[in-house]
Amino acid sequence: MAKYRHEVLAVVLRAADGEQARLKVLVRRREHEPFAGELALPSGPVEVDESMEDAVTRHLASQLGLAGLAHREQLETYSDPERDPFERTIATAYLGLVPSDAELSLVSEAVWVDVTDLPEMAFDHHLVIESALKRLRGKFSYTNIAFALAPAEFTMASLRGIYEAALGHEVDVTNLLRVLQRRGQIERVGTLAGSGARGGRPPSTWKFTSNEYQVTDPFAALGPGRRTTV
Amino acid sequence: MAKYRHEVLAVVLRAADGEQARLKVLVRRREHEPFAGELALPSGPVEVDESMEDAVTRHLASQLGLAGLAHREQLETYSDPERDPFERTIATAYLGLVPSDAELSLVSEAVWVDVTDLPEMAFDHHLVIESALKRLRGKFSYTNIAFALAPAEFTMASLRGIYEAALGHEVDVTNLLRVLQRRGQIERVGTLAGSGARGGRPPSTWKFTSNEYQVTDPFAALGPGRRTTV
DNA sequence: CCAAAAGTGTTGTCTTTACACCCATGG
DNA sequence: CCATGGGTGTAAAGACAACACTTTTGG
Repeated sequence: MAKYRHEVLAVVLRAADGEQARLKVLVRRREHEPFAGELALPSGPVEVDESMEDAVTRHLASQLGLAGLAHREQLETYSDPERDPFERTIATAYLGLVPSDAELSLVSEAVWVDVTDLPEMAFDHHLVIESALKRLRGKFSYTNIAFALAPAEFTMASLRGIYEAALGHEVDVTNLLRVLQRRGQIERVGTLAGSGARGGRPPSTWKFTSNEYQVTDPFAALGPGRRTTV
Repeated sequence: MAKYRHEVLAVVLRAADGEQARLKVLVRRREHEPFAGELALPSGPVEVDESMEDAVTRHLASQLGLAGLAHREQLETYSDPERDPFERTIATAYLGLVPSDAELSLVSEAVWVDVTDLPEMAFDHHLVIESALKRLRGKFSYTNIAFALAPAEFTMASLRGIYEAALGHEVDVTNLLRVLQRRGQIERVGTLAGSGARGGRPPSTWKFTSNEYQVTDPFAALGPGRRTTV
């Protein structure tokens, strides 16, 4: 039938906390040619009787021992005939997000790489990651997608770190709080976290009101008025 | 190698002018099983040595005699194993836009169908069209994509019709003009069009400042301030 | 008491909608 | 001169960024 392979590619992201939160992407070192020994995104073929979504889940589990993405969505499909020098391969990329408090038991080949300092990568995987980051950045602005990177409960300071890591620029905590409150994305949890290392007022903890992906700020320009309830 | 087909699907849209502009999608009647005799989106296989973009262009030209899309972009890739009852097929959908003043010489099998009143369609093509419309609606709000549906020169009234057809709701001409002017999307052409059938002041004509797809109103929430030029 | 961090109040700017009003033309 | 549509002016509402100010902790 077809004379080429169709595979899925996964761009799995995670926010590693620390002084300044960093966004990490999950890659593994290739064992076989082409590009043996180089870093590449997890990938694998789609079987005749499975959807691409099932294939992504299956390959992530079998290759890296990863289960339980908080969010998964399809990205572009890459079809340049030259993208795989070994055999013609069409690849559909997926974005996967892992909460920062998830307990993972990955195989030893798995490597988390900082997205701000990507190494050389096999195939066009560099492009794929860039594209995934661009998509993620957009969604941070008008959806509640941060729930899929944030832990179940968090302080505004740590959430700020996640936003900064994902967006790639500074974010004002004050305004972040108010934007998310206005959109109904977050709510206060009663408890207080401990004070920081150098003292200071203890922060309250927050959680996302929903763990379902939602567009909370749909594009409105030229929209039918929101004032006059139709 | 693979045990299934990979094809491209095209959702080609056009604004048919008239009293009220209508958005039309290009379909054709299938000759072969499955779904012989039913309406379906133009589609076809991807060859080993061509990209999917080339395949879309090729199939549109050979099947329907269509050339010269003003805009083309990739949509989702559909991989449900059950979506083609005959043989397993993965399909990548593309959105194509045709300006309303384009001269077309389509083959007789081609049919333009109003998107607000879609007939029964083969496979999951109904879903594909819905998804394409959703994407188009979003882009009308924050990009200059209307240039690809509008004629080279137009009056604000006729552009309003295109916006209403694409967005599916009423649009205030006054505000449309100002939004597009502020974003630098349109500019006035000197000439005046003739008055309408029942008299009235003759409208001036306008054109898009660019015929390249551009994001003119990127999402800004939580963005790095636009005031302080970094 | 002071530094540090959290959280609140306030202000100014920009975008968008709604709608009143003026302008130019055909009949 | 009046109906018909084109076009401009303007006000009100909302969203956002910036930043000063208050609160609560550790040392």
